[in-house]
Amino acid sequence: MFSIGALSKATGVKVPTIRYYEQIGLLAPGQRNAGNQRRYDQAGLQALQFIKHARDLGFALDDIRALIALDGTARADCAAADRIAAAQLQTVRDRIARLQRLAQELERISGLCQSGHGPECRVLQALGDHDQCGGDHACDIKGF
Amino acid sequence: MFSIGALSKATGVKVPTIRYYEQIGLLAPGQRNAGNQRRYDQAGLQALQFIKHARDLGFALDDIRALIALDGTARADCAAADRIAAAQLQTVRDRIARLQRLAQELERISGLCQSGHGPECRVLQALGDHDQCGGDHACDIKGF
DNA sequence: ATAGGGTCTCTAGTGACTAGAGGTTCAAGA
DNA sequence: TCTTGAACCTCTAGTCACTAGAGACCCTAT
Repeated sequence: MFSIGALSKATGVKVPTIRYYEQIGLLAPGQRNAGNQRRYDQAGLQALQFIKHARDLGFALDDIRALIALDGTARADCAAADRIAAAQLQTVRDRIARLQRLAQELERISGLCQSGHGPECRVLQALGDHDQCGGDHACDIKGF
Repeated sequence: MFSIGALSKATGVKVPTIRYYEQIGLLAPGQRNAGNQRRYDQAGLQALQFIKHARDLGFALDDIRALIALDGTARADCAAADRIAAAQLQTVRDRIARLQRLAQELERISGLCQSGHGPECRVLQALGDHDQCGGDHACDIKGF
């Protein structure tokens, strides 16, 4: 049996985060000792490791909730799990593409400082004027 | 003179977002008409375009605040602007690298469904077990 | 004059935590 | 056995960058 601190060390998930996961119903509330402190067993450890790994892979907590629900069902739902993973892969690929366009544009802007010595800052000018750049970098901020 | 709605259309920044920028002091509060509605001139339009473009490039609002402050100063601070831009470029590059590792791992996991037909879902297994993957994908969620 | 759309302020909600207050419990050393 | 200090408890509020909604006011066209 682990305390919450031991579980935290074992998984790399911070103590308040573990409590938060329990609070939102992602991690099942387990046993308590006589003094009302949380005590975890091997199953609790594995559950948290699953969540941690999925979070590291960028899955949203709602996705993880869905994956956990699937885990208890028949193997037919492996396809469902795969769909969630595939959707996450697509999201990550889209983000990479968007960030690559951003990096290009930032490289261009950042280069202007060395080359320009006029009275005005070209970096600031470039930032202010969207027309100066290729114009096709992402304008949807949420996608980060 | 534009109304807030016209400014919104011209820049692609939503109306509540414009008010939010004003509220947090990012966009200077401009004039009002007799009925207390906001009215913007060319300078207001340019200021918002600057913010929008910088946001699209992934700059945090605090960075943008710093850039705006620089805009009013001597040209010597072009170097400061460039430092902010360069830092942002580095951030974007780091994110790309991290996301590429994630995509690799997700590709591996997603492939397991086709190949495995055992009684248990290998996708879920792979998600639960960090040891199964290369082990070096990012474990810092914040970097997204 | 009225209808509708746009605008105003204000509060609260989002996701995924993180920080702090103020109190309780546990484990190790004297 | 006592004490000390670390770890634990609950609860509230803060983070970032918005977004949504309520309820009221204003502006323009018919």
